[in-house]
Amino acid sequence: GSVSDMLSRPKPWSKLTQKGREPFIRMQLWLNGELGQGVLPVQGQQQGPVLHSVTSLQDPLPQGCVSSESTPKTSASCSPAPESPMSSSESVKSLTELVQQPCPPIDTSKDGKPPEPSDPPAPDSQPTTPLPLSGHSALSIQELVAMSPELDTYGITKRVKEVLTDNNLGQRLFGETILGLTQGSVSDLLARPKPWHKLSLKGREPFVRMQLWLNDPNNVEKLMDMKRMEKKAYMKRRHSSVSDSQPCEPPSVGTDYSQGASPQPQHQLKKPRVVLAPEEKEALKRAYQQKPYPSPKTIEDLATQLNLKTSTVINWFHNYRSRIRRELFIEEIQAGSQSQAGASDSPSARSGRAAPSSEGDSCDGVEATEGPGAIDTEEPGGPTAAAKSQGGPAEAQREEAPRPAEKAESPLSGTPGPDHADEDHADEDESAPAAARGPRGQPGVPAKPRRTRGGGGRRYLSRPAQGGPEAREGAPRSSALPSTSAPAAARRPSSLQSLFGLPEAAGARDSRDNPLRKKKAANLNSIIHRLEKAASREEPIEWEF
DNA sequence: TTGCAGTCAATATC
DNA sequence: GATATTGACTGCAA
Repeated sequence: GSVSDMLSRPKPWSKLTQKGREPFIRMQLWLNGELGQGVLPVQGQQQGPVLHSVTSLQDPLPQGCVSSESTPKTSASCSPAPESPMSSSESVKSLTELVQQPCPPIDTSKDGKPPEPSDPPAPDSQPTTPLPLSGHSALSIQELVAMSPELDTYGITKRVKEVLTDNNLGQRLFGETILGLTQGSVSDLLARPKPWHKLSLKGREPFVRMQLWLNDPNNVEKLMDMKRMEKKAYMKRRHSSVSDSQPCEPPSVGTDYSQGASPQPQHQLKKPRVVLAPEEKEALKRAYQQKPYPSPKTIEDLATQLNLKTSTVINWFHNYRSRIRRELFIEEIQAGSQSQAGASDSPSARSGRAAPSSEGDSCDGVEATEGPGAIDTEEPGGPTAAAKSQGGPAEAQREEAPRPAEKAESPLSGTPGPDHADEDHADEDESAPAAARGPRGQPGVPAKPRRTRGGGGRRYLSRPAQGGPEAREGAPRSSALPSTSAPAAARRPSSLQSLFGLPEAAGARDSRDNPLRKKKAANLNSIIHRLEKAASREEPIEWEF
């Protein structure tokens, strides 16, 4: 009966008591394959097979915060280190606590017990994550990400770059060992970090990992070790050239698996990489300036004219849009940090707010933040908003700004008038930011270039949306908004602070220090509240803000 | 179906 | 050899 009830009407995580969370943790563990096959002891029972599996989490969970990050692929050891055994209920309980407050453990692992460079390399690593994180470790990192306060992505990457450079550590090594990403991704990430708000849960993961890594006093040392081991392994391989089918080398630090076995078969099937000629790129950029969101027909035409596959053209547009967007984030961040070093906003927050402006156009003048007003006026205001925000020329020019080549072509883009406004969804999508700006237009809450009202929590699949309706309706990811996203962070600022080694959570700082923000946040909250109320009553909404 | 986020991996560049 | 760029792919949400 309880199961049925729980499965059909699960409560949101935030509404659950510690005890109430247990079943969900068990389920998660079960899904992760962490629980044994045995019969689970019913609540209250003291012993049972599960206990062990659960117990084993006791350590990794907290420790994973740091250790799993810093030593993912290394150690050759394989077993999940059966940590201190304890009674089943105890273990479950402690696990719950750990999930709830990951901080203390972190501290432990930080100072006292350095995450054992050789802790469970999780040979059983998940297929989904490149990182050899065992189920629970992965769980913990996800938990951490979910609970993480707003991080200054720009600052983090800056520091990481410094550390790597200073210590002559490569991106590849860092990426593969610490982040579980390839060199290209790392490079991209370090060079063009997105503002926190713009990141999905998954996208935040690398930043949390970086932050944790930065907090680890032995970070460089470990990476150096790794480097040495890699070198050793390489030399070894070189010497023992022939046979040698990869013994248990120091857990193949990255390189191995990429060069490992399975050599040829795929080679023949490999598609040659398409490399667009400069003229082709130019043509595409010109097309982009006229129609950032070309219709299928336009794409088709372009493909024909340029003698490219339509998929290539489509991909190009996708990539170009998103990359341009990111460049703008960076520009804004840099501009912002230069213009006002001591501002109350964190760089990421700033950029987050600025981003939409770049996409949409003038929206920035609005401070995108007049959220309240935008929240409903935009929605219906489709036509005008669309025409305005699509702001073909403005957008194109702004976006192209960083690219001199395009700038020269702006004249071209100056004529998009006729079709850019009506074309396909171009208008929708570009207007969306304006609309979305309402709810997201919160301080530090960038609008997404689509109508994703309250899409904020959409990626938080593994857990019920936090904090009821607001979390979904309001500005989803902004921790600047006390009642919306980052609720956990808000609830446990101090612990998270220590966890992330932050003097103070950027988000918290924002909302605390900036009265304007507070005011706006409060305003928005009240609007959301009223909207919800009205919605539930189905009465006409007719107020002004 | 479309657009996006995130990523990989081939290739270019330093 | 390390890093940067970029076409393509996957998974997700609307």
